[in-house]
Amino acid sequence: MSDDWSNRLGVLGATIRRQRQLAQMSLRQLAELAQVSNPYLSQIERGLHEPSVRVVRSIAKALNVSAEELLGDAGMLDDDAASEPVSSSTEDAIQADAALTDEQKDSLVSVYRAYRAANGAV
Amino acid sequence: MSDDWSNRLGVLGATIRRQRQLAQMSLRQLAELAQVSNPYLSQIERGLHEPSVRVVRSIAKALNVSAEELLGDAGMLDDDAASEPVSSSTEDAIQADAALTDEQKDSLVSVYRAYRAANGAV
DNA sequence: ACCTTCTGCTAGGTATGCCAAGCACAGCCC
DNA sequence: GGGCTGTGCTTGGCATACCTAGCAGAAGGT
Repeated sequence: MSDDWSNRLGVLGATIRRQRQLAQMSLRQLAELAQVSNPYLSQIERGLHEPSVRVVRSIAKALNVSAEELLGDAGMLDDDAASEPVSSSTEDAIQADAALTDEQKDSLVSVYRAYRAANGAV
Repeated sequence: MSDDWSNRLGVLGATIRRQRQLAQMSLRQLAELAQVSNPYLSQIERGLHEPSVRVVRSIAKALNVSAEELLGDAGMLDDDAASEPVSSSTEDAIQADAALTDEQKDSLVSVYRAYRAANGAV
């Protein structure tokens, strides 16, 4: 494949957007908190641009998560090289978790699947 | 504390240069390995520019260190921290999942915890 | 002497990160 | 109906990441 980087950009953006909505923030609210323009944040969330580490850091701070987590989330920190296709007991565990709402379960599962896809899903 | 970001840029560059010299590489050698132009690498090492995460990642790979380490050493990742170790069957399943990298496991777990936190007391 | 081959750095252009201003739609109140 | 106020997205421009081409000096070979 020509570019799996855009894939990671998509994951990063989706993660940010998910975290923002989880925090019940509007795009503009987060933008102001992170000291980033709202149009640019919009583009970042849609994976159209690659934010600088300074911006990622700022957004992470506004979301009360670590920049490490956001970047690691999108597979941008380490070059992943593990691939043992296994049936997912992880998804089962998520579904069975009483501490999560159904919405959150779906979200977690989709993130989980995005990770496996980003790993070069086989 | 006018601009401590440029300070971190300097640290990042110095770290890269030190690692390069430690690996007995010339600037051009590392540049080719990391697939960036040698003039730009020179400027990065002197802290004149902020490289994108893609470039940092590429350089880190060429130096056989993790991008996390490069950015972390420059203080570009951490700003807040500390999370209480909690265990659950969902977390156990994630940790045991061979389809995920360690970083992704951490990310998923932290998302999971964020969800639980967002749920307040469940 | 000259020529080659290293080292790192400078100069100028192209691509892209990032922002201010504004658009389009939805919901609510008068 | 018209006029708010909220949502996210588009447009055009300035700033900067990143490139190619080339410079200046040191070390070695002929």
